[in-house]
Amino acid sequence: MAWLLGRAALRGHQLTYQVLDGAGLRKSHYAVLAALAEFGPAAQADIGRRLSVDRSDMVAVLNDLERAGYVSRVPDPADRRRNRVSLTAAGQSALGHCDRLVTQADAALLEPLSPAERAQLVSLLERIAGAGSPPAAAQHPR
Amino acid sequence: MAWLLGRAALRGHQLTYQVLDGAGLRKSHYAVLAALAEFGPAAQADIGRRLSVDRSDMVAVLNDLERAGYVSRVPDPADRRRNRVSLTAAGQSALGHCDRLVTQADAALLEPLSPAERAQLVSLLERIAGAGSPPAAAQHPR
DNA sequence: CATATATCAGGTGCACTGAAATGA
DNA sequence: CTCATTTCAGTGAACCTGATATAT
Repeated sequence: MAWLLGRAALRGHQLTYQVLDGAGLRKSHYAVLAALAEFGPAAQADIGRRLSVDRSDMVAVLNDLERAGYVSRVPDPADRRRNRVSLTAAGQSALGHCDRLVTQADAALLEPLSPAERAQLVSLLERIAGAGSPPAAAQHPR
Repeated sequence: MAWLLGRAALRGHQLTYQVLDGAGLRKSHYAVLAALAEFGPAAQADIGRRLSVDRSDMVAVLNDLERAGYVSRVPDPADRRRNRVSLTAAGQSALGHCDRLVTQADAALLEPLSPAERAQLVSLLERIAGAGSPPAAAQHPR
């Protein structure tokens, strides 16, 4: 069972990786952009908790996104330990582009399933995936 | 979608990894043992194709299993490029043990789902996972 | 004092690629 | 010569741990 689940996830990863590769991004980059768009600016520890992305990896992901001009990191004056991470205009634009790409990958992955079956699969996966759920923007791209 | 699938797979991986770690094995080791039990001795390229395990990784996995005494590698007299890989008695015993462990992990993963929902999930995953399906032994442990 | 944040350094399992040696 | 099998060397992304400096 876990083997089958892993195989399906690998296929989804490959499809997603391929489309995002053209934009120079990877899954974590996209997830962070989507989380910022949905929940607004946040400290990077909060984003990491929301997405179940490790604090250490968040640093590297935000370094990439900041270098690309997609996010800005500003020290929070109210709590100077925190970085307030915000989506830039370029980041919003990149997110819109990636949403379309990821939608294509998802469509290819779910192609064998009817719409009702896709919804059922999502529902079942959410129940076994535990607390860490994806941002809604990753499921309802604009 | 691919994100959610990856999260669920990660949870399954962690649960399976934990129980197999006590036996000194990992998922690929278990998959190879299960494939040998179900389909009988085979060349390692064939096992790799069956499980969608890379040819290079098969070498390392079989090195481990051979060192543990769970499989034997014998040059195939009919085609001396091939290694005929067979399950030893110790390998069968280890597989039986791991089957019980993996069954526990799967039960923990699928705990939120009813039996009918579990069957539905397997069916949906099989349809999107593509050609590479797991050996039946990994789903119907003895 | 204890706790939380951000960062850095590093390790490990996993999927994959390229090249070499051997044999069909 | 072409193709298949096995093996080795190495890369890259993902997940995770521990330690440190700084601030609450």
